[in-house]
Amino acid sequence: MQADFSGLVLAWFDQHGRKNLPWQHNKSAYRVWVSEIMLQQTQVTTVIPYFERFMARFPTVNDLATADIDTVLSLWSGLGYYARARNLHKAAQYVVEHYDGVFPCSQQQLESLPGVGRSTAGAIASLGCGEYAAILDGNVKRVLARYFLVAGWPGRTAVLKQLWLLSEQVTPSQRHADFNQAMMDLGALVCTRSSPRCNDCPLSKGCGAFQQGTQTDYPAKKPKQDKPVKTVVFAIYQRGNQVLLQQRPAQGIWGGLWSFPEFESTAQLSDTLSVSVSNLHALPSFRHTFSHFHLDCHPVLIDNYDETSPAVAEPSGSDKQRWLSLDTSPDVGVSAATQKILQQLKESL
DNA sequence: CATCCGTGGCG
DNA sequence: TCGCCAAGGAT
Repeated sequence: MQADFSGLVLAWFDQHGRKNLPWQHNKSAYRVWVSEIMLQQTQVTTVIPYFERFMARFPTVNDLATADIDTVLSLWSGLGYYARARNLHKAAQYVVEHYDGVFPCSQQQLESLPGVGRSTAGAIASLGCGEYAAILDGNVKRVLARYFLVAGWPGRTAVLKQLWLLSEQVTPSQRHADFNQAMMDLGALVCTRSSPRCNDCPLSKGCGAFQQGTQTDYPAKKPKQDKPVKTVVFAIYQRGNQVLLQQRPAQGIWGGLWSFPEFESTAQLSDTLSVSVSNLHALPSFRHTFSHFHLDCHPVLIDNYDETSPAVAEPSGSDKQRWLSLDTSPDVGVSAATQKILQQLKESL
């Protein structure tokens, strides 16, 4: 039964699996690790250019460990979930310190690294090190839930536990790395969330959901929660071709990135500047949506700001500030929203 | 166990 | 235009 499952998957992989992704060349535990972190909740096509730039800048774990965190975040800018980059940097320093720069390969050592959970550890161990390990990412969850008719939302512990058990049972002792890659490829290319291509699937014959015609019911959807809407005014202090940025706290949204000083409203901003609201130069507003809330952003340009005029902002004490030139790309981390505004400014000035 | 943490693409 | 969510992990 299990041998049949993995045999069909491996045969499909030999013909249709992905074998030329960037992290599949010059394979090493380090490269696979970086790719796996980038691929968390992020699609392959999005990751590829980031991976190439990252590896060109940090060819070895030692290069990453000795780099400045601002540099690391600058190469992560736009990719999202910035804790991944901060954890990557910390883990690199840990590997250099405790493993003499040799990336570890045991599941347990991998899982103890910040940002590496059970599935990512399994992927690195298997794909990067040749160590036997099972994985359970979103693709594998979808394939298994459909094939074995696993009901319930995988966010629930009992469902997750059941899926892990199935993954372990289905993973063959031989060619486990190819099998794991195959399961992810199958989930990404064939057993897709909506309109799966069951005619091209090697598992369709034994697939419970296919037999029932209920493919899209598995895995069960996360119970929906409506996203609150927040509002922010970005104060864009401009001086020549420079704008003022300040570093955000390490914790919370956009942690460690550099962003514009924030105000709750244009009224609060005009109070701070001691000018009337009508003198503020509003730029186009836009909505930025996060995983758990909407943020309506209202950028306001303060042209030719003079440092001798009233207080720049209020920030909470330790926040660092710096003037950023619009002519060069930032050498610090900036969010997609900040990047969008910077791009607008560059075009209008 | 629920919430927090980004972004871009797609139907 | 808008909801949904993709190679998850930390708290």
